Amino acid sequence: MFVNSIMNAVSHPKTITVDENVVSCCSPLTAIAMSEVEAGDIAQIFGALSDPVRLRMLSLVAAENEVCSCALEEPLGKSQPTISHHTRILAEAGLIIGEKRGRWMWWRIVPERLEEVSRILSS
Amino acid sequence: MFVNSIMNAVSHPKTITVDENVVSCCSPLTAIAMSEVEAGDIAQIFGALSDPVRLRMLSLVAAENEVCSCALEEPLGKSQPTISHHTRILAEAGLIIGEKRGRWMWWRIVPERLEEVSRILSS
DNA sequence: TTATACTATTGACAAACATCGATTTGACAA
DNA sequence: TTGTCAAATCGATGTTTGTCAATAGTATAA
Repeated sequence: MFVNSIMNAVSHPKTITVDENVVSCCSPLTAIAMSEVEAGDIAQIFGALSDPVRLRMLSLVAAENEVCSCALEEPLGKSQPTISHHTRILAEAGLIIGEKRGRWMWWRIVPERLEEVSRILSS
Repeated sequence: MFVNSIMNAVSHPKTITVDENVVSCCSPLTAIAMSEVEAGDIAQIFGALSDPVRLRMLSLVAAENEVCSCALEEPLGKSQPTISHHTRILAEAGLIIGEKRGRWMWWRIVPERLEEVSRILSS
């Protein structure tokens, strides 16, 4: 550690190179340097999780087995178009899945997807 | 399940109420309905993870023990102010921690924080 | 002290995003 | 068919965000 800091003070830190030829989503962060495409894919998922309304929405859906879109407007305090917008983003990230029954849209959590995302952060 | 869908077709789905008096960060998603403040806190962390450049940055730091700010510009292909901007956001989210030694700024992963975030998604 | 080198901050700008009112689509009910 | 209701889409708007050039700050070297 101290040796390290001495070395750092002497020679200029080396640049790290990155292999762009890496496939697949969701390998652990620390495994290898992340490719640009993989980073983009994962960023989209975290982007879906980066809004307070969507997090509470996810929490509400997770608390029940299924939740109707119409049951989300009041607790979240948002308009119907806004709810529709957020459910869409969560669904596109694969975090929830929807099923239309009659006039109502029912949403469920996709647990495997949550686990998959969770594993990205756990080395 | 089928009974459920019948019920859904008959009576209008009930609204879910939320307890706002919940403290602390990072309890699992499914535990209880998430408060607005908690959602805001967690959203900030996921927001830090929602950018491809920051994810690759995190990956680069995680791959080494310590990485100098100056060693990030080239592999990420971003300007020095942009690198500084992103390291700041990751640091404010508690995901990395920096130490200035001489003229150089050295960054390390905060593994406990990553685990903490990981646990939010794993029921 | 003066010069040099790495990092942080500022200011500006374009792109992305959250939000809502208005409208359209799709499904049941009369 | 016509009316009604829930969800999706559209259009507009204000805000947030990623980016960089220019500048300021700070630590070493001469």
